[in-house]
Amino acid sequence: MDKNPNNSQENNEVRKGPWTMEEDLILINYIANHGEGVWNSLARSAGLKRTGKSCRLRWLNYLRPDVRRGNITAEEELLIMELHAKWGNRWSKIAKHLPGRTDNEIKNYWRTRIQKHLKQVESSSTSTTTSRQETTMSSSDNHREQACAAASHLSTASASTQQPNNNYVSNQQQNTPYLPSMSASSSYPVDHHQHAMEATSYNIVPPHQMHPVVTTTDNFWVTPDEDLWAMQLFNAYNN
DNA sequence: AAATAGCGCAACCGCAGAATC
DNA sequence: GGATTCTGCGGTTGCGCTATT
Repeated sequence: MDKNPNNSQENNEVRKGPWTMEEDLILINYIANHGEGVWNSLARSAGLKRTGKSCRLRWLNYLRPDVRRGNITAEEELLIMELHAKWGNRWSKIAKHLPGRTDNEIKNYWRTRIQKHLKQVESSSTSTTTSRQETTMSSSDNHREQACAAASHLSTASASTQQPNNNYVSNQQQNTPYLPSMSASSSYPVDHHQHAMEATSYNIVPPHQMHPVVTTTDNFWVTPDEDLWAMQLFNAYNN
């Protein structure tokens, strides 16, 4: 529900759906120059036909330079499960304990990976679980129990067969600070896809760690489009 | 080679609480 | 003190991709 009349007013020309490269650049540039906050007016001032909410979400979950990409590590995984056992679905609270990870990312990770494993564990353990155990265990104990079970399940799985879906973000496996990937996971029109998949990484570093590395074969931009995009972003951060 | 099932992710939605007018 | 606006959160959806049939 957006009771905000401004929003409904904006809705006449508000854009939805995937963000374009141009929109990203505008947002990044604007925030680089003016800082973040007051998202509705930011969206207007920057000339973006997006709601403030949309801008905020895009920035926080994707464009922010300190967002960490790449696979959730085993340590992070355990931490997530531990914190979830403690707090439940308080994703933003959990995310605060995982630097660079967003609540959205953790939430997605939980739903797509951990929950799946929990179900597997649950179904395999229901046959052995006694009703007495079920009745005496508190819900948080139960959470914890499940989390531990899933943790061991996951760690063995990841050691052997678990192949996180790298199809989208092969360039994000290094846990380096990053900028939006041009891979298919990004929102941009996807005829970039093939070469984006081949370009394993660009390694642009946010302002607070400004040591751009574009030296190895892993760190080149394959197409002029990508090159331009990355350089523009880089310039935006430098401003 | 085509169809489709399943998966992961980005983005949207609705809501509630905080901040501001 | 009430109305309005903004912000942040959690749940959900839709799209693009790979794997499988």
